[in-house]
Amino acid sequence: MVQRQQAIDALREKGHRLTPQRILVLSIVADGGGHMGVDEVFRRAKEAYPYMDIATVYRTLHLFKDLGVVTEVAIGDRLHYELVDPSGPHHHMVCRVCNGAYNLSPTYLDEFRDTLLEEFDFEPDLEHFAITGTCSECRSENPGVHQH
Amino acid sequence: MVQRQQAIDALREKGHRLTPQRILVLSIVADGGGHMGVDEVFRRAKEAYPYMDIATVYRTLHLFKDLGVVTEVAIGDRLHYELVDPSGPHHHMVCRVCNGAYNLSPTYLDEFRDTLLEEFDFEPDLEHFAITGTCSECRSENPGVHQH
DNA sequence: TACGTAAACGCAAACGTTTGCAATAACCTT
DNA sequence: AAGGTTATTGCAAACGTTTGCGTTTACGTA
Repeated sequence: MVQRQQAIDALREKGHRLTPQRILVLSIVADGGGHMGVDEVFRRAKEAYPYMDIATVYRTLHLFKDLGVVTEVAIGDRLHYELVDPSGPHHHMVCRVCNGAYNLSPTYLDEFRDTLLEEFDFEPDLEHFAITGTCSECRSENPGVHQH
Repeated sequence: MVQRQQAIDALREKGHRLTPQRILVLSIVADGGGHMGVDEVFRRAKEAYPYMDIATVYRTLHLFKDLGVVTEVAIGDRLHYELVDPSGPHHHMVCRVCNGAYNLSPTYLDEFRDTLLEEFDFEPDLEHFAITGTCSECRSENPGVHQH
């Protein structure tokens, strides 16, 4: 998995140490497929290495996020993590009815960013952020649901 | 203050009870001027009424938010509250360098919402949400700062 | 390969927030 | 105005997350 080697390189380059715990967390997030909650990462890590501490999981995920190795996405008021998408960064649309997550190309927000920059000289952090809302399926199943 | 009576009416209409604690929290948020953190609301409430409990503050603010009386805005990973703006809803731009908050008319996001609806049939909750970024002043003071 | 240093760890305590529960009190009915 | 019902409260415990600290360990240097 090429992703993993890139992550390890990113660690070494910035002078961080390559510990078994970090490798373990990285493998878990990489193998998880989609976004993973901290609790699930911790649970799997503890299966593989019983001394694993939840604080280490948090510290490791934050480090990976700072290094640009994983992406943090807020799903229903809890943070989830996933490997950065090799096909480029993307946003998430999270349905607040079914909690389903959909990817969204950043192009849809480019215009908004440009407007904010021109109009207010404000540079928004729009790298990875989740937009809450109601997805197509839940909208049709439950027509009465609107925000508020 | 007309705002306050509207809030009280909203309570009664939905069958909620008008307790001294709720009136107190409402006054504090109303008099606060801008966004207030939970801890500040609690501190002031306890000055006025020493039995006040932090859980009551949280429950009251959440209730007010559900009733549309106050607006919740995330400032640097903590939630702040303010009375709904009588001049209409607005978004916030929060600078992650100085934590300053600026109001933003929702018109700037209308186009984005329309695109999401047309393209994905996804209805985003954009009522009140904070956009993190770097404000004009901090950008000029600290030109090296960019996201990631 | 062995050593020294500083980063990272595990543990425990603290933080901000939420929840369960018994006691209280707001409000409807009479 | 008094009583009954039930939402709301205060308290305490639990939750998810962060932080402080002494110990361990990864890794550069000799």
